[in-house]
Amino acid sequence: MDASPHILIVDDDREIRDLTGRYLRKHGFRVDSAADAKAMDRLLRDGRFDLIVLDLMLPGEDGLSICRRLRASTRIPILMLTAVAEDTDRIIGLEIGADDYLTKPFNPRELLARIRAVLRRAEGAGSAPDPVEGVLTFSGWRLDPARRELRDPQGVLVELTAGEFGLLMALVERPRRVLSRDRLLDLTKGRDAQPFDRSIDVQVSRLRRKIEPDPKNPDMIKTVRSGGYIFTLPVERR
Amino acid sequence: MDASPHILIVDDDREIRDLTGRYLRKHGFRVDSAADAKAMDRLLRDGRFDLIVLDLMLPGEDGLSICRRLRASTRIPILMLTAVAEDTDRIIGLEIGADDYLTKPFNPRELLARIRAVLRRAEGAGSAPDPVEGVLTFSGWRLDPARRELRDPQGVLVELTAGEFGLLMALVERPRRVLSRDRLLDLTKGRDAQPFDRSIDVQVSRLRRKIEPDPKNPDMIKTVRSGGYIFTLPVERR
DNA sequence: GAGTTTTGTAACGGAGCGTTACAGGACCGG
DNA sequence: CCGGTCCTGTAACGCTCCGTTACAAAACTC
Repeated sequence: MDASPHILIVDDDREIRDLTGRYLRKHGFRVDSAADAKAMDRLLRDGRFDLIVLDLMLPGEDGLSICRRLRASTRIPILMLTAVAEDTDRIIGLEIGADDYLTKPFNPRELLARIRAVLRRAEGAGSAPDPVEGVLTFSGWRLDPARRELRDPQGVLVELTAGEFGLLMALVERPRRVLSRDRLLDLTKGRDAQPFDRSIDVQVSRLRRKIEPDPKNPDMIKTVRSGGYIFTLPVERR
Repeated sequence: MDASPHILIVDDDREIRDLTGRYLRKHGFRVDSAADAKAMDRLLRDGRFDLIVLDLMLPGEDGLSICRRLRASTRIPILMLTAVAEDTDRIIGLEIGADDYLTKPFNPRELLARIRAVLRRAEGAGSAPDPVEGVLTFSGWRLDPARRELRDPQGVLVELTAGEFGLLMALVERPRRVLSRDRLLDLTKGRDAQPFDRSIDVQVSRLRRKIEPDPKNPDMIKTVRSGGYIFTLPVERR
């Protein structure tokens, strides 16, 4: 699991986009939204989404058409919204391939519950292993995501803070690749860098102090000047 | 459903609310209750419910009207209660969309049976498999949802309060992944967090005191700073 | 080698968390 | 309906973590 699930809301009603977006974000989702099919296509091109909340009534291309079109090319779960509780709409929506259905006005909590249900199902379909994968090892070290533990080659527990652990995970899951500070911030905190943001540097420094034999001449986590950081050791998944 | 089913009782008779509430809780449900439509709306706003037990005769807006209104916006199953065994009422109730019907005075066991039946039907429709069955085990511990009891590796019963049990269930049913406080609140109480809500922290603390060998250095329930909590042990379903 | 940019890290203070104490509410027997 | 007991949310305190800032060291440019 890279980060929290990413939801795309497609609705022409700005209030719905804003309120629902805020609500879902508050419950741990990443959310983007689009007012029409064109904006949606743009977002789909350069973002990965786990689920689309799609209004039936839209200016231009309507929800059913979009749904049909999306189904032709992808299996992203779709949750349809509609203003009217007409069975025919519901049936058409589900026949076309929507994964669930909700009529407006809706209780945000119900939307949340249905999104979770759909994601759970979709995940199960993809032969869901546990959300947290197995242990990662590198030259004798063992990094266990489930237990949130790091052990050195002697098997001794190395106490890491949550921030250090998250940073190490981000690096070890992408070994031998330069990761920019921006990317690392996104991976660990899910946020963008602010001007003069040095938090990653400081965390790297603290992490090195705990895992590098000689923190002054780091071996595992190397600095790439004006590039970022790179985890140099080969990593095995168990 | 996610954790134990959440029932909302709407009845102006306090005794019915208290007695049935207690009875249902004893059988593993989460229960809230409201004396009238207004109180019900308030609860529906910030709690998610799996079923509503709705009295026909209420001060203010009556049960039929409420039922009709609810059906317009949601599919939550409704079980109607009425003091009179009139067929016309029953028929109207069912036509309007109630899922089942019970006349007062009723035997709590019958209510329980009907609630279970309705939930089973609703669940089948929503194609959400209910994992509530079976004992959960982790490194020798046994957590039995049906009996609502926890036994340590020596087989000794560990006394948990309802809240502690619910929290442990929520964690153990989703092992090895980080659950936010929000999510845990939702799973255990079916409600949203309020600003500065620390109730989950306190419950976790109390739970650790009962199940962790060294509560100061928790092993089973770990904290993920600014993330939530994670149950670290692999869980087997029996 | 001087000047500039980038990085390392110490230090400070705010925020997140564990824990306790307490009070209101639920539950239970009378 | 009432009093006692148990349960649980809230407030408060102290500790740890981590983002920010500041300054020095290192790396790079010309």
